[in-house]
Amino acid sequence: MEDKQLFVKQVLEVVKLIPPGRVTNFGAIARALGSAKSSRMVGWILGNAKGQEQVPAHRVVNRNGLLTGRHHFTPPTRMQELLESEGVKVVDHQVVDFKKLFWDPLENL
DNA sequence: AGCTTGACTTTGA
DNA sequence: GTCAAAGCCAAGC
Repeated sequence: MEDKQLFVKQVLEVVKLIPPGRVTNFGAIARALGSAKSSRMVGWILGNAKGQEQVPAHRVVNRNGLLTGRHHFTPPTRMQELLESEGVKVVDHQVVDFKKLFWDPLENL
């Protein structure tokens, strides 16, 4: 129970640490926390924490660089707008040069 | 209490 | 290169 909360807190912390104009994927965050298997949880956490604090969830995409969580935004196009606003080019709900813009949490650690 | 769904990843064919 | 299946944890019904 407490561990779960801690995991959530760590995820949020990492997400907040993502520099502007950069993006990351769920697996990297989960792996950075030591739980690569909980990649799905990261998504759940964001949805759970979105209403709690300001978390740049738009900087978190799936491993394919696809804005899978766009539908969870309001409106769904908000995610792409935010990314483009930060200088991240998004085409067809997919981050351009995702490999370059990819930010690894482990780097910050 | 059990089954289904979900902002995913990885491995195998 | 793509497609299919397994693994993983939690929430919703």
